[in-house]
Amino acid sequence: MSAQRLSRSFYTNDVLDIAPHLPGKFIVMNNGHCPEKYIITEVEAYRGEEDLACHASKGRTRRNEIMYADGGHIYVYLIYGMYWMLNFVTGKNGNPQALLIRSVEGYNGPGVLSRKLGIDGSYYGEDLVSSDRIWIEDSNIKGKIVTRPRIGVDYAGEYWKSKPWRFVMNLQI
DNA sequence: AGCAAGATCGGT
DNA sequence: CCGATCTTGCTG
Repeated sequence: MSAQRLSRSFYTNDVLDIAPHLPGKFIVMNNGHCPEKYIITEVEAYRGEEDLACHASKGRTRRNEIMYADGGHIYVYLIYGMYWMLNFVTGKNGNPQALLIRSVEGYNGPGVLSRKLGIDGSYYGEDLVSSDRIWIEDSNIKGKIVTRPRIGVDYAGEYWKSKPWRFVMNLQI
């Protein structure tokens, strides 16, 4: 049985239902030769306009427009003028949610992993369901998921800052 | 048009 | 702790 690319129905669920299932799966980068697979180990959920840590908290803008699309699209943005943040849009059309991919095995930190994988602004809006250069595959990797507060969201206030919406997998190898 | 802040990171 | 580096969104 071969590896299975995740389909639309996986991504259109609520971000908090998907988040614990994404660590352990593969990000597949197809460079045109031999596709490279990276195990996702840490993600962070951003959920709707009410979530003051979410980029959609101030409504639709040019930057966050893709968050309002159906789940399965990619949302990337540049932070501090240097680092591309890779996010997977989740939920149904009109419901702005996304999962920040915080680390993959071997590369800790969202800025570092994007640089290593070659993620940049050209991936904005890319569809993980149909793209020929990036997609997600299921795996049999097992691990224990622990939740923690999100990082770097002090600006959102104590209530949203304290939500345990960071999901970390400790790989059992 | 100008400005402050930012879902970060690596070096002191 | 601090600087790098530039886009974004808010103010006027």
